[in-house]
Amino acid sequence: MTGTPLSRSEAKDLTRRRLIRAAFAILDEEGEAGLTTVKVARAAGIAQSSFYVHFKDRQDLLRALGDQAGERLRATMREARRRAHETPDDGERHRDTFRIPLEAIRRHPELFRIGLRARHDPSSPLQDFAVESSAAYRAHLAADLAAMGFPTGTERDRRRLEMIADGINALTNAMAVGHLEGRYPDLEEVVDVLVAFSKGYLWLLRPPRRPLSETE
Amino acid sequence: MTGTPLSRSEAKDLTRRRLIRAAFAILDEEGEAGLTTVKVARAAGIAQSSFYVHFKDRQDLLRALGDQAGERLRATMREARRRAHETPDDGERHRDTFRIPLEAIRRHPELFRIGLRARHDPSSPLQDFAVESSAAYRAHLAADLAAMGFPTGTERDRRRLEMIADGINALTNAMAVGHLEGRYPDLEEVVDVLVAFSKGYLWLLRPPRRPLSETE
DNA sequence: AATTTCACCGATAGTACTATCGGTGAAAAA
DNA sequence: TTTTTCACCGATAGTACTATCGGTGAAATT
Repeated sequence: MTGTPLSRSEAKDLTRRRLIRAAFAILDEEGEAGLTTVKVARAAGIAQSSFYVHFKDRQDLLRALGDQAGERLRATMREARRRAHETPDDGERHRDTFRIPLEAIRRHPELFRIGLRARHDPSSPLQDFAVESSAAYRAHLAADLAAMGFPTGTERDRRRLEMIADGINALTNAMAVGHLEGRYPDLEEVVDVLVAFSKGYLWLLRPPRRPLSETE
Repeated sequence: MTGTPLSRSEAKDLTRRRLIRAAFAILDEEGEAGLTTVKVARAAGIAQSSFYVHFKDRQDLLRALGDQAGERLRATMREARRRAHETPDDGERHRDTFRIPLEAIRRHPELFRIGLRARHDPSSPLQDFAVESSAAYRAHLAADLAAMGFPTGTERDRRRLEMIADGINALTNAMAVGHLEGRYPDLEEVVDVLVAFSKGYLWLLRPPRRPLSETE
């Protein structure tokens, strides 16, 4: 029943991980307002004052949460790139573009919800992290689109690309929220809709009607 | 310099409106966590204890804020319907579908930001209001799409319609955020992108290729 | 075996906020 | 004019949380 006897540092590390896990759960269920040292410590099974053995203060915990969330996010993006590279370049790869982020969100819904919330909350110490993450994701998508042949010559071109990337991100998030709330149970239906929307911006890619002969 | 001498009830009403205005500003700038009776009262120029002359408790203030936000939202939707009805049914009407909500958001950015934030915050007393509002808007868009000829026969058809409506809403919100953050200064460029995305789902509308002669 | 380290504990000082209470003066009612 | 009403005030009790402190025992070190 009782496992291996743990060394002191192992036990401390375990407690720290329990605290972080508890903090994520509370943040997800009750929001920023519910995240107190009292609740986190109790959920992790230690005294409130012992919280300070592991974190300098409340802010320090938030920083650790941001770090961990960032690490998972980066791992997810690496994984997505890897899988996209493996998929054959037919219709299925295009669907994968949407399916992979959705599956990543489903794997860590609490991280997704926390990020979504922090993104627009000026009182959240995680806001900077969320804003940077979404900007990074936007840039990542915009680069992919540029690689597909979207024009990036003018400032206006680049802005439009960023808007499209922003839109794809927003669409994906909205569908993910609907899926997590149970409104869209079937992920393949979700991917169908995202593919439908994508036909719109892909239309911008089609060969220019004017073969660059006019004066301007 | 000093205006008309106010009657007692007029003065009280003015103070109440000052409190609500201050509450919206604080909510927008500092988030839910910053909204305390101390700050609201000070911003409105009265003593903290006098807050309770106007509101039963903190919760009561939030309720009042939700009521007022709901009223403005409904007014905006009525206005949008009216204007859409007036616009000639050419390409411009289609652009108006996107332009009108964007302009409404620009008119009350603080309400928009507060709603966006509350939508995913379980600790926010405004969450219910935000969730209901977005569901109402989704239904409103879905009805418009059905009127345009999208199929609604099967459960799956209706779910797809809701997903598209959800997507349009998410796109509009994301573009509005970018505009308010200064990334997309030109609203016409924003409308261009929304129109591009819309070509995608409108493609689903096109006449069925099979004229219903086959066995199935 | 003797000593040191340290993760955890209970107690508590300090801080910020909510909500109530009795008092006050000017507006409103009599 | 006299009386009543009430929006606002300062003071304060009560609550919830943050962060610190000295103490304890078992693990780790010597």
